[in-house]
Amino acid sequence: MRRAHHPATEELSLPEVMAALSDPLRIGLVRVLADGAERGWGELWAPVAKSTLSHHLRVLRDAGVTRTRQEGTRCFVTLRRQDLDERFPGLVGALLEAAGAEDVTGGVRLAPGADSTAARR
Amino acid sequence: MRRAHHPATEELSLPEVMAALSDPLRIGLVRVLADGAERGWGELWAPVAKSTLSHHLRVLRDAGVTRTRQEGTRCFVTLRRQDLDERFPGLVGALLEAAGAEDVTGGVRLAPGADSTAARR
DNA sequence: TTCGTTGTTCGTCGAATATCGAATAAGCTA
DNA sequence: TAGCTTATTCGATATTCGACGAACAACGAA
Repeated sequence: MRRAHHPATEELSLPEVMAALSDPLRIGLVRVLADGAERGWGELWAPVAKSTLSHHLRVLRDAGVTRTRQEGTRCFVTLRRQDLDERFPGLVGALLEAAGAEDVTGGVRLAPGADSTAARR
Repeated sequence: MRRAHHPATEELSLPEVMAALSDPLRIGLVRVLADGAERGWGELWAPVAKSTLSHHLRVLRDAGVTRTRQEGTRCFVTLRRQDLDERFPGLVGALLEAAGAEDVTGGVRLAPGADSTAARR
């Protein structure tokens, strides 16, 4: 597992961020992360193969929408809300509001059984 | 030239609108239209073949971002700002602000010589 | 060291996208 | 009617994207 790349705040590209946020599944992931809590990979459930979920998380990470932290063999994902708001004020907020109104989830939800103890400890 | 389809306000899809707004050239078109003025097709210049420009305008139109009005053999394009703001409050504003700050144009600009008299008449 | 767990990466597929030039259709104009 | 202008559509390519299963790498545990 190679160390993931995270673009700096100044490197965020508007078209790239928009593209990352144009997929229902990825919008669903952002919504799940919108409360600011750090979520374990295993907590994030989507109706796709895990390689596909990994792909979508990578697209979000590469665009600078999320940050991935590794802890042993697990990783934890957060929304880079502050960075995004700094570069693109209001964009994420408007997206979340619209996605809430339309109920765009992409089938993403928090895995029922998964624990997020590491994030709380 | 077939009559173009325009989705109703209630039919606008967030992922589709986001996708339409994830291309630099299309962001540039939206910026040029952002003042609310109706622009003639010939006024919209971009560094691509006219068939490609037509394609991008179609993507925006199909997503409900712009409206095309035909007058004889010409057509005029407007931004559906009100419809978009109603469905996705703040989204277009945030996009325009961010695009302005980043100076995303996609190479789009108003054609120097082109007239927009029909729109003013 | 040998497993088991956990994400990532790879190879592949079909669908969608971006691009161009040529052909076309629709409406003016001569 | 015959041409001209204007934008769309078509056909061809090249690229990207989303999806899957399989293989892999990294780490902790037995």
